[in-house]
Amino acid sequence: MSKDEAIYQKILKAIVEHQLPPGSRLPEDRLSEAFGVSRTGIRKVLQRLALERFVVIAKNKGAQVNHPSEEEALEVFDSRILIEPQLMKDIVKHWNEEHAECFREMVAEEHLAQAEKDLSRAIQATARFHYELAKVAGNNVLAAFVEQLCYRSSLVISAYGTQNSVGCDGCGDHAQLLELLDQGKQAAAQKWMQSHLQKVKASLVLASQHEQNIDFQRLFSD
Amino acid sequence: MSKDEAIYQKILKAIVEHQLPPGSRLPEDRLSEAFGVSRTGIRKVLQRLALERFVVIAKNKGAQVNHPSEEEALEVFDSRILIEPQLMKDIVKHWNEEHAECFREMVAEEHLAQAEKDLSRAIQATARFHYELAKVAGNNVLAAFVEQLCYRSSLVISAYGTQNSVGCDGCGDHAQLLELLDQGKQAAAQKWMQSHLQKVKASLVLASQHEQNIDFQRLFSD
DNA sequence: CTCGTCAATATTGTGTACAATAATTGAATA
DNA sequence: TATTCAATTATTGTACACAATATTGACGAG
Repeated sequence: MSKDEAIYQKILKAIVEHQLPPGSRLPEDRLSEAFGVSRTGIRKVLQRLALERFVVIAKNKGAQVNHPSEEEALEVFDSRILIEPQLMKDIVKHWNEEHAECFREMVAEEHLAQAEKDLSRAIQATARFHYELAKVAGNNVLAAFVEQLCYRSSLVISAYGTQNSVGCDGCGDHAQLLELLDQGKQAAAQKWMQSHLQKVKASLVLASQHEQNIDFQRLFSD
Repeated sequence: MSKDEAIYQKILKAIVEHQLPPGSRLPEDRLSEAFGVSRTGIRKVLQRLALERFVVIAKNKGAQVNHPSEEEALEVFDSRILIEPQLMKDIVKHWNEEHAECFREMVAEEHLAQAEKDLSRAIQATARFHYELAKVAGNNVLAAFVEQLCYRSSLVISAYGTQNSVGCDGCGDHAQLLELLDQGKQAAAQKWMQSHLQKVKASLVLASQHEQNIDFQRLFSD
């Protein structure tokens, strides 16, 4: 793996695992000394993260972790609801013993991280289950998009999720899906996925005030 | 529009309009003098284009216009076939007089460009019809992805398309879809879109030899 | 005491220089 | 004559320096 790629992975990991909450500033020189490279290398990574919507870069003001709007939050999940269930047809077609075992391990890892209350690992494991599943369908273009959507979902949950958004319905449930896949029940799997994503979407709390422009007038008017 | 953005648009336009065929090299210093900025600015743009798969950057070998693999070519269209028909539901919901007029103008522009045999304009107009339509559905996240897929489709057609891939079935046909939308026939519109994209996909010729290793032996053997 | 202006500081934007790497060409040798 | 090796050239990778801009704090006038 190239050096840039390694830095990219580390920063992305910190964002999706909620180590860097939405709104966090990412000053170039601070990062450059942290990673031991010049600002040039950091800028490249930040620009990539910006294109993928994980950070926003304002001219002459630098990068900060994106705080997705309510609109964007819903759109990310709507996108997943539109795409991921559709993939089930091809997933069932390609499904085999090897997959079954591999994904059961992933679910176990989810459980473990949950049990140990290791939020970071739990978030990663949950997202990973979804995008690895997407890869099974065999369309790399779509899989890459779904992977991005899964990471963005983690960011959305960081901004709008409740404490149980991460695992609550997600955890035990993924095992249910594997059952359906083992039995080749395509329609049921499709339906399950749709309902699963809708539940997570519904768990978002969108009443939170936007930090970009808080109404201080109203906030301190008592 | 920022200067980078302008440069990005110009290069992307040149790629999707087949002015820069797949495989073309894009040396940084040549571009930097062409646009009157330093290599720094060009590099930023090239990296963006690389992330979006319009160019590929090989370490110490620079950027060149992507020559999509056959696999990727099919996946791009399969992705569109999966997504675009699904958007029809929301498109019909939001459809109004204003849209109808706007899109009819676009179709007219398509016809015009076709009639004048202006390949560049025709390609742009055809792609634009699709991604503007996607925007009507109201999900910006998906719309951005569809827009990217449309541009990538232009690149695929540049690599594998026949002469009539661009307009042939695409041209007159788009007007048919508008008819269906005006009448609010969601199911028919959905079906039409699916069939339309499948036809374009089917028009690709995937036997083409890859330019990366041309057989000069055979090429000059007469 | 308050408001506005101005300077100081911190941060990013951009260009350039040098190092590193890959492709090409030409020469030397078998 | 073919093949390998070395040198040249072209191109990108990285770091750094300086310019541009935004933010913050201080100072002075009203």
